[in-house]
Amino acid sequence: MSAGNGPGTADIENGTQGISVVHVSIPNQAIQVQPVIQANPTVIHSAGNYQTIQVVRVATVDDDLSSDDSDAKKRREILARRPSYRKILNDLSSPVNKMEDDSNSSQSQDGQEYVQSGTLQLTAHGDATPATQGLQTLTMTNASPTSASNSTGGTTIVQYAQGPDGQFYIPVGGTNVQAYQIPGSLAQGVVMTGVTGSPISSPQHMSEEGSRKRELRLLKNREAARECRRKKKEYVKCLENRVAVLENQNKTLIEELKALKELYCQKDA
DNA sequence: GTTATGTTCCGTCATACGGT
DNA sequence: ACCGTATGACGGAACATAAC
Repeated sequence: MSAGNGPGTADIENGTQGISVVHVSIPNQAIQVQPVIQANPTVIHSAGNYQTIQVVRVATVDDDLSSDDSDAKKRREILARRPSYRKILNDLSSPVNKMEDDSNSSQSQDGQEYVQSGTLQLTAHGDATPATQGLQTLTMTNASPTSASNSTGGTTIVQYAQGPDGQFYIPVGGTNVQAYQIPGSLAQGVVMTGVTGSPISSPQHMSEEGSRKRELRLLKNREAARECRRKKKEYVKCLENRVAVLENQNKTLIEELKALKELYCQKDA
């Protein structure tokens, strides 16, 4: 079974114990990446099959091992002010800074396409069953096994069920099911209710709510970190490609200049 | 085979940033 | 102002390689 919705598609497989597996795929889209001048000194080198980037921090007079805490804080403050990749890409995609050569296309020189992250839109599939029945599973590929989520070999599985009221229900423990209202995307504006839909108010439930929220936050942050690293890798690759292109251009221009000089000298003589 | 060292990947935390 | 997202920093685990 498969269903398309907007830019992505979703496939649902029947799993065991009434659990369905939803495979969500997002189409590759062009992403423009353009060179920037790094604010921090960067060393790029190759080690075997790996390309490594090391950000080198230059020691300053202020550096003092005896005041680790304040220094760490200072360092963090300085480093935190580095522009984000998103900001860099936004700035660079403006017409003024648009570069003309091919290295900016959606395909890098090694033929790899960039994948732009987008908003996942989930649609309700099948019949609208009560929350306590028909658990479904959202499978996130490229995920690694963690304690926070039910994962198997590069796949994170989030079990949920959608009730007729549009709320997503995530099972707690064995039989208990709590409701998350997830408007638009997977987990924005989490509203928790009990199985009956009545608000949770007891201290125990409050702590459960807290830990549940934390789990959700960690899960999302985990995914965000993964995505961020992927983007960073692509960004670095793009910079390396750009370096190669510019080096070639430089070489060509030097040779051209040389030839013109020789021509000029011959004419002069 | 064991130990030391280096590299990569991942999860988590803190916080800047951007949207509403 | 508040909230969600993106990202740098940090520490740990796993693996690779070199030196002994």
